[in-house]
Amino acid sequence: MDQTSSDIAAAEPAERRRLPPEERRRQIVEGAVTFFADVGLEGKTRDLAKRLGITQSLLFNYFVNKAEIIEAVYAHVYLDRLSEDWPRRLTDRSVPLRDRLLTFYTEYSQLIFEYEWMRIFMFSGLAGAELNRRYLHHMGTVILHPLLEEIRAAAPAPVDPQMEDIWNLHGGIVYIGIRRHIYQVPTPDDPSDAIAHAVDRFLGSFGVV
Amino acid sequence: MDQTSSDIAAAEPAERRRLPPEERRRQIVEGAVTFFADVGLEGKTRDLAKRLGITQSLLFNYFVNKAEIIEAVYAHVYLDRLSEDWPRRLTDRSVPLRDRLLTFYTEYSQLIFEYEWMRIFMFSGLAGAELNRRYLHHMGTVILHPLLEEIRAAAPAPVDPQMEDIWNLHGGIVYIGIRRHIYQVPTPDDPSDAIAHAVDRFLGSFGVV
DNA sequence: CGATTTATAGATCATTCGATCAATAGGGTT
DNA sequence: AACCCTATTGATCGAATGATCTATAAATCG
Repeated sequence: MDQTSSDIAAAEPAERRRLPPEERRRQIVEGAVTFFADVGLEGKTRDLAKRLGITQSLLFNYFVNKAEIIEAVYAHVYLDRLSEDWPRRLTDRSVPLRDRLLTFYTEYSQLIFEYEWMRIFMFSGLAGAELNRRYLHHMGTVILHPLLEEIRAAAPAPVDPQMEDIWNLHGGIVYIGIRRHIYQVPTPDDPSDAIAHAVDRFLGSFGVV
Repeated sequence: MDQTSSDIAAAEPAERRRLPPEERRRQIVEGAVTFFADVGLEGKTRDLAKRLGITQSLLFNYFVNKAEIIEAVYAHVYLDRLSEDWPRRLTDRSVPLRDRLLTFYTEYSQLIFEYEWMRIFMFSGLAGAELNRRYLHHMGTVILHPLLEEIRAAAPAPVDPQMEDIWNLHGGIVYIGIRRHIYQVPTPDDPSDAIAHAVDRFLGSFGVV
């Protein structure tokens, strides 16, 4: 048996703080994002609650079950992360192709090099989530395919890049984030140089200056 | 959330067959490899047993606990998968560099494009296993760094490739396997062409024919 | 064939997990 | 201050999980 109420020095007095439901919900979702990014989607609701400093039962006052918490995590992580006007900016031929590519991957890398995004994307992918297929399909049709056409338009006659070549460029860059956040091995603090070199090699091999 | 389709091969009268311990253990390990590759390292021992057509208790007659089963899975998946003489073959300058690279990635891709290997590597990486860091460190020092020196030796003066460039080549190729086995999106049935193109672009950009 | 060995199954235990529900208390209103 | 609403807690339930232990039966040997 524990000793009861003998001391005030109990680490956490567990002060009960009453928050507006809106704010509490937001706090839970944000906490859940980093929690599930850390431990995986099979993380336990009790551990999540402890990390948030609330009781486990309170979670089910805001979400009917654990699956709904994870849905909220997905929504928070994925929603509005792909800028709507990337297709336009990538095909704006008043800007040099190299510049378009560099600005795209500079901005996009801020997304994929984010700890929470990368890990939750990988966890959900391994879980077989349809989400990932939809995301990659969107990526292919809305961003990478237009990019392919831009490169074809800029490349001299003989060479003819394919989608798989674009995926190769893309994968080489994404892999930096995988090494950093999944395997947790050292990577350059600032991947800008690596990205620029990859883009330049890619364009150069297709004869695009 | 839960993966369904745990077993389709049910309807077995569960005939009790007595196997030599050696053989039973091997059967369990091989079954555990595909099982954990499918559902992740948090897969339940009862589901594993059901897939194997044995009782759950029998598992603990061969392994003291679940962690030891996963250890055996790691050993089975990782052991002796990196050929010992790759460093030698990659630095054998009597063979054109392009040929060395192509044969290496052709053979290496048979490893990383294997369903079980790729998924268990990703699961264990997400779980923070030291294994993955050791593997990648080994990859870097024993294979990719020598490769960097070969390219430096073959490249004309001004260009000077860095390790991060080699990782970029490597990641672009590995990413095919990630798309196929983790995200489960369509990839070329035979990645040889994509690999050859990636290698040729890479070498070409460093002025190596 | 009968006896012995031991691989295997079945029952079960102690925790842990997601989820429920009644009791409690924070904080705004009057 | 007294009151009310409801956000929050604490206790608890039933199912699931890793692991243990004993009974059973398949193969081997004399």
